[in-house]
Amino acid sequence: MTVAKQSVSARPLSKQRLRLWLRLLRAARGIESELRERLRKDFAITMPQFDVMAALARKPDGMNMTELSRMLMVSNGNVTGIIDRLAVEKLVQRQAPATDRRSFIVRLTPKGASQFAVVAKAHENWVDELLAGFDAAEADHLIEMLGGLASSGRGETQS
Amino acid sequence: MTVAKQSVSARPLSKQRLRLWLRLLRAARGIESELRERLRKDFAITMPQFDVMAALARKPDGMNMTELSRMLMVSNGNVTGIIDRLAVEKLVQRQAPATDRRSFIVRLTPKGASQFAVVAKAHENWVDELLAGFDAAEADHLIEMLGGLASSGRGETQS
DNA sequence: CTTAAAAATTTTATATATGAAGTATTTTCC
DNA sequence: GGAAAATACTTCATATATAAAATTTTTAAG
Repeated sequence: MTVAKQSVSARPLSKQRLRLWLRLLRAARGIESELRERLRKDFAITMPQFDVMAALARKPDGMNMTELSRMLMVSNGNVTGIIDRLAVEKLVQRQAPATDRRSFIVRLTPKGASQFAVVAKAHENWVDELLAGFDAAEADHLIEMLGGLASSGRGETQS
Repeated sequence: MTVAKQSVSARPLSKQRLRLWLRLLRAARGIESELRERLRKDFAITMPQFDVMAALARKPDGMNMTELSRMLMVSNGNVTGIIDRLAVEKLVQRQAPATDRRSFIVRLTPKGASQFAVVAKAHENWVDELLAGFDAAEADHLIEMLGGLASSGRGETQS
């Protein structure tokens, strides 16, 4: 019947963390939905498609489906559909590596690369606008605080 | 042709904000996917369904579909499907208010309310665990920093 | 009161998303 | 070298999601 260590305002720590989680989720969803809407209206592209192109833009030599799904933290089957649709638009292409007939190397087409460059620039400007409330110091601070959370399992250290 | 004000390390501010956005998104998605998996495994419920029940738990008198969709920041049609599935499980019920035959009042059933209480407790513990890296001061700090972002348009000030 | 506009939902088409099952190909191991 | 395990993908069933169209009911205007 001993009361666990909880001094002063210690009791509601779990409530406070819950509030933090709700804030984090709300912030991310708000920004995400704004970005998604702009991508759709201005470039007729979805955010998952943009995310895939962004991942591929970092790897000129391409990646296979598994690497893509791990980097984007989405399921294997999900990537199949997104790549399928990007391939129809000739923005990405699948290439068979002679060594392993199970996998594909996916990469941006020239059309995909040049189109991505344009969209990425607009995207960066939008983010800059939506996060205008943060100066360099605050951004650094937040980035560091959020750093520990990201990888809840295997972590892709990208840059 | 004058160069805009950008001293010292000012140039990459937009890049820094982009990094912040990627961190924020990655953190939110990581936690979200962990919570979603636990909700599914332990309680056979989806996160959108949990979110709807959480919203309804705050309003014993119920809400109509439009209020729900605004509070959850999701589309109108989306809520229809989630409520449909919760109704099949007898966790929520639609009630016709005599005054306006266009709308419904949705509320938790007794079964839904008691089940939600159990799930919500587990959910709070999970969040407490996943955000264990933040003490009270850091949580407060982060909550405040994120506060300005949330509402990118109309804002629901809930609590 | 009747038509037009507004409001609340649902329906539809399309795109994600997940987990699980299925298929094809490589690797491992004896 | 041949069966068993591991890999790499795709397919399937189900549940979100959104935007746009359609439906029903209320409200507003004249």
